[in-house]
Amino acid sequence: MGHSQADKARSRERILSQAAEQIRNGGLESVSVGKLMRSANLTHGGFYGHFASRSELLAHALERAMEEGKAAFEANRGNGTPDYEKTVRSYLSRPHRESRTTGCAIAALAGDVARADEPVRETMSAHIERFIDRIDSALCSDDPDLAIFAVSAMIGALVVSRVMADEKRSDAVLAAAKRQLLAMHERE
Amino acid sequence: MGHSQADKARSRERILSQAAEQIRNGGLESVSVGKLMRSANLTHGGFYGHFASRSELLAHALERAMEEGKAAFEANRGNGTPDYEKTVRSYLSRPHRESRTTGCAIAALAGDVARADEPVRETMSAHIERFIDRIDSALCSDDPDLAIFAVSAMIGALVVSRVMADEKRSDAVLAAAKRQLLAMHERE
DNA sequence: TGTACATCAGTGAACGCGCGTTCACTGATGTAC
DNA sequence: TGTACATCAGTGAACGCGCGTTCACTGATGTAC
Repeated sequence: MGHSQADKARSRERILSQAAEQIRNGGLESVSVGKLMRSANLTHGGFYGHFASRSELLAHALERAMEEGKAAFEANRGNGTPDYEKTVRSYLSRPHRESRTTGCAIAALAGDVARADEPVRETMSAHIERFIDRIDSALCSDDPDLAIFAVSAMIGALVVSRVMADEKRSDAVLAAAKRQLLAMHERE
Repeated sequence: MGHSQADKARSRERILSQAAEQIRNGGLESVSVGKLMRSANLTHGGFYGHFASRSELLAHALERAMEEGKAAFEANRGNGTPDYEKTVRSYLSRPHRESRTTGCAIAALAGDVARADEPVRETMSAHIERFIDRIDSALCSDDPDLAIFAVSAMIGALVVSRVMADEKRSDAVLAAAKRQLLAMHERE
């Protein structure tokens, strides 16, 4: 095993990216220090060399998870400017519904965060605002409500589609939201 | 303390309604047998006279929480027929945002349920479908997508508004969704 | 460049705690006569 | 209606377990000379 400073940075990175995945998969409370360290090929005792407490780790993991979601969003822009239609289509796609672990952290964790204390809610709020801003500039509309509404509806439709036990109905939720949100854009 | 059969029914009722509240407040995993029984003025040992296991209790509590949400919804109809405008306004109201513990269980728990196994997802799916059906008949539209979309957007907006740390922005989310969903109805 | 030593990343035993579940028990309830 | 007894709702001690956190230790790293 390595003990260099570079190794420590790599270890921290492994712990953090595992945690970011795990919270999206099982919720904020699903991460345990022991299991997390094992999944990063370390023993539990070393955890406190990287983070002061489990709760500090969770804050960093949430931030990380949301950064990754943002990165996925940014892959959906044609040369610099965000593209509304592309974003809606990919956000409300079946692959995104299926990839809870690597997809948008807002959709995966909004329910958990709504119950958390203010600092945690602020972290996610900032990311939601950023999402809204991007949609707003993609929409090129005078009405700022449209972006707020589109973001809320996308998140809601994705969450609902992940609950639906019947795959056809789950598809119908994604399709209905996609159609309405694209129509909304065309009406502008 | 009472030990009659009527007392037992009352105890079960107390346990269940406490559990239904607690899961909406803290998520499915937040309920512990010991704390739950204490909040129902009983000791932990008696729990297993009412439910076979914690997980069986959770299934019943989820069902109960959703029934209560449905009851709140049904208070919003003018003499028999559901009223779209009234429903949207009360679903996306500040009081509803503030009352996570007694409000719509779909919004409170969709994120948790999305991670649960199929039987649990089926329970919530059925309630979502019922919600969609009611909105559909309230809308009097030929397009079934509208009800699916309206329900997804209402749930999404409520969840997002509960995350937003800044109250004005949280209000803005509710207001934007309200305005768009009511405009959608008028266009019909 | 080579040696001596301080640093510190990671290990694994140990801690106190709350969890879900079991079980022997208590005493009020409700029934059979 | 009154008594004797079986039932069973609720109690609380005990169980094994995994949790977050601490700490004495190990041995590779990196630095001072």
